[in-house]
Amino acid sequence: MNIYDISKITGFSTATVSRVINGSSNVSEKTREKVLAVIEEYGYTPNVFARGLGLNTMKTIGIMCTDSSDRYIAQAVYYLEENLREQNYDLILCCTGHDIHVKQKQMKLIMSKRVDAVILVGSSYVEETEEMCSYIAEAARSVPVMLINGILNAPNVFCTLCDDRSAMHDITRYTLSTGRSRPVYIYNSHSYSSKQKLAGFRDALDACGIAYSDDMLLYVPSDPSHSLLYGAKKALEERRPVFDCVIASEDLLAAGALKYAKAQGMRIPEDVSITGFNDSDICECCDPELTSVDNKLETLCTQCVSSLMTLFSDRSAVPAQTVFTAEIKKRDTTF
Amino acid sequence: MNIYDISKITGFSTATVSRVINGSSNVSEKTREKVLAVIEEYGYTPNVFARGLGLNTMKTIGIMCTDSSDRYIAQAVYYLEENLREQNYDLILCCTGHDIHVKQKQMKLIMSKRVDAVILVGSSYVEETEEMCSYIAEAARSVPVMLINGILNAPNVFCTLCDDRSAMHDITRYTLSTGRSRPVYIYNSHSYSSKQKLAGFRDALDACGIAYSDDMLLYVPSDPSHSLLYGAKKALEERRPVFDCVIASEDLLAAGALKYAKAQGMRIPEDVSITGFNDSDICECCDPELTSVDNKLETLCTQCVSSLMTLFSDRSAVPAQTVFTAEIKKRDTTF
DNA sequence: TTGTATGCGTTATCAT
DNA sequence: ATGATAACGCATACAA
Repeated sequence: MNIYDISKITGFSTATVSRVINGSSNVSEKTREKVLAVIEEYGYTPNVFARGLGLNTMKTIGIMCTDSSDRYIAQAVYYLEENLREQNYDLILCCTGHDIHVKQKQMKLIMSKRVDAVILVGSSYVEETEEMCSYIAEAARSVPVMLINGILNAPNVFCTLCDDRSAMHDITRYTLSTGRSRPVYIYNSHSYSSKQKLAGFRDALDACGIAYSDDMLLYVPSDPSHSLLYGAKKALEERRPVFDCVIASEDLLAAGALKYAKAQGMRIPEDVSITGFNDSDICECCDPELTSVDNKLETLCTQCVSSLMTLFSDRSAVPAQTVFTAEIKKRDTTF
Repeated sequence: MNIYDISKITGFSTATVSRVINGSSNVSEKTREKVLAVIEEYGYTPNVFARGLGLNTMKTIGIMCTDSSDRYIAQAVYYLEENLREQNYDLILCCTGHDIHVKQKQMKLIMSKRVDAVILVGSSYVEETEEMCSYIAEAARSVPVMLINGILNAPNVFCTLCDDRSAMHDITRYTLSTGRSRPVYIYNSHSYSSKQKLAGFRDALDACGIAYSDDMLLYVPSDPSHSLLYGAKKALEERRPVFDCVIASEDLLAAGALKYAKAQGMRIPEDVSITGFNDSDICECCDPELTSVDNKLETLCTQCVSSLMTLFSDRSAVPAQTVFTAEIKKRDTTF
């Protein structure tokens, strides 16, 4: 069943049928009804390939992320899907992991699908050097590239993010303000966002007049054979740092620290306070419940799609960067 | 840049260029190299629409789920993406929620994209009546439909699942075998899988000679304004049932029950044992860590894609149902 | 081994 | 308001 069939059955030309399908105004009401009735009756659906071929678009957005099963990313994908579908866009999903070569390859692949735009979720697409990001800038020459949670300066690349640096500054400072002086900062990534957070941590130290020392930093290498939570716990067990508060760059790490602290017989938050980041549902599972940072992911995603739609309709009005402010969610691991 | 350009530049016909692109054997090595070199040099990529138009396929699979941010589903999507991409298939993601009308509408939409198959993630696509599932059977007339974690009897629908009923039977029976006699079964869904689990719970009761009573059941209505964990806790606070063990149909519910039990001053597992379901990373966050059921999601997804590939290449050899067995993961909320 | 010609199903342009 | 027809870019049957 194609447009020719409908044309034959209704007695109108394919042009008219096409006009009806696409809601063109230059069709008489009578004709429209007749054609619509036949389309309905025969359950005809336009062939998207043929349409795509002519229009060179298929109303599809490519979403790239490192790992869609990650809590934060899964949430982002969900919000993006919701917003895009509302605008009648489909999304094709592509998980790349952290390897730059895979990222490049997948970007090429996704571009070859003639997507109308690419959304990069997570700051791990902001690499060490500008050159490593050149494949993104390259893609941006064909279609808009939206970056969620990172900054990349290139034409046609638009960033929507939360100010992680000041968020981490705020929560660290808040913790230190409750009489703490020996922080441990625990983290597991070197992405753009992670660096921002670390910078925020150091900002807070400076602001509170506490001398920074490398000993304060605890890096948790990722290991596919066990969870991040376990990794954090293990790292603490091995290093056994002295601390009266733990600032984590991610909730699961904080949960691991909490587990360690409790095993050591420390009282929380009396002996040690602990903070997470992302305000995921992990926070509620912990005992005591975890203080964390809500980095407004839903807002980010909604804004990102909204910017994209603006971009499609009206090239002018979209800022290269849109930055939101996070919010501290106080629970029971801090005073 | 299209195939005609490459044809002109190389001096070969479009047919030959096409043959090179598609790896046809009937091309001389010399020609192949020459064409490949030009393709590389000019960065030519075949137009997928034109290709799709001719072949009527775009190597794309539609994935439907109720909510891709749900931990279990997000995990499934990740595994599916991984396996599909390995086979050079793209996936377009579509979240439907639980409303049957939305499901139908989205299915229509996804079918209109001419996907090569549809994968339904989660048993919420198995509705009360057969008639409500007719839109799925209808879709299956055009392309294979794979169902993960549910059973639907229809031509061209293939189910891959875990035996939730006996899994729930096993873990309940295990709990009861440690001297418990007053269980509370806590659940939050009426999906196919949920019903199976409930049946398994009752099987275990029968097997242990414990009389079933409706009081044992605690339903937690879903409420977007708060988490499932909180919902479970609240439901227990309101009903205040007497129990010495809690069997939950999902980890978050168990986490809520745990929170409630601890707040009541109950010792775990001495006074009350608690079990979850899904073996998510929530289990490790809890204190004490949650005993749960590993329902082999990765295996399910891998098998599902593998079946699909078999289906594409060789219609014969795929069973309508493929059932795996779950595994109890003992942790610290049970003896 | 290579080339020619045609179909795939739309949309858009230009007539009428 | 409607119709005829040319793109769109590829794969492939058939010819050479």
